[in-house]
Amino acid sequence: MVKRTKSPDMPGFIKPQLATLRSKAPSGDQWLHEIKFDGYRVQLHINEGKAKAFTRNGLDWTKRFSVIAGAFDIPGQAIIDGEVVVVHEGRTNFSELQAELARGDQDRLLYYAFDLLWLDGKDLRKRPQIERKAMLRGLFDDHELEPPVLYSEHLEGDGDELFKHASKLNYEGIISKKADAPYRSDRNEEWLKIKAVQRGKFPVVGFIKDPTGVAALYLGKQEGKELVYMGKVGTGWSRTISSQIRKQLDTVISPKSKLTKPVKKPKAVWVEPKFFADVEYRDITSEGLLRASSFKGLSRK
DNA sequence: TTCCGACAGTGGGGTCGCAAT
DNA sequence: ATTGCGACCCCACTATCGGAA
Repeated sequence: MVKRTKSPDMPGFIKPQLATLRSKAPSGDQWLHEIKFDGYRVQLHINEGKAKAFTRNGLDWTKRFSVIAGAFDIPGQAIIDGEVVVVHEGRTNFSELQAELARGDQDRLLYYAFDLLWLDGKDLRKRPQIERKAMLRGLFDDHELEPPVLYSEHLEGDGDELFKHASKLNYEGIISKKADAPYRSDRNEEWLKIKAVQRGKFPVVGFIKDPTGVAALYLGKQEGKELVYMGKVGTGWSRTISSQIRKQLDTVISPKSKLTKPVKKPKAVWVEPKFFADVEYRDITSEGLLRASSFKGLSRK
């Protein structure tokens, strides 16, 4: 019998490091820049060819990601941090990922590995970022790992230029990481996310009341003669602004929805589309609604 | 004393499963 | 049969509170 020396102290789920949102990429040569992926954060634990997949909050989702886990059929131990994604039209697409999982398929899933926290009995978390990535790359090379698992490349150099380039390619943004920093299980300044946001003005077609004013605004969009539903926005204002919005909208209340194709919304108070909400958002879902929207201002036409 | 960061709470788009209507 | 709710995933943001400065 081959006696395998399993290191007894391989840790369980490690709380993932999170990035802080920044509007501008850092400059200087002490940063590495990676593409920002839009998918599910997944930590893989590999122990003698058996891999487990944990979600951001430490739930075991190995079954859902069995194809990814199965791709790490390698000896020894490793804890890898990365993201499960689906690539659609040249970029990672969250809606497509959800659709894939809803179908119970895994064919289109890819795993971008971007960090290595543990390797063969050794805790790498105190090692510099750049070393951990080098070791991760080494792991990929040594075992000739191939899609659906991929190594997330990084670039050094001017972050801002890279971000502009990424935006042009319609990417979600970039993550900039301090080259000499250790891995920390919290949100900190050593990982920065700079995201490409979209912005637009949408007619307000209704709202949901709450004690301070509005809980959310229903938004539409004029498409030719049609006023189509675009989803809601429910954040971005303070209590004072919330009550100001409410005062404005109370002046244009309408008995029924002005949307061309009405949507059933029991809590909605409908209004004439006289006001426009300036909104930042990240994406439009497959249902045609705004994703990750936030309110920036209200204007009258 | 003032300031700031972590955290809880609220809001969004999704999926799923289950219970109440 | 439909709807609502909670638990997950993704997210943006405000308000609060306690400790650091």
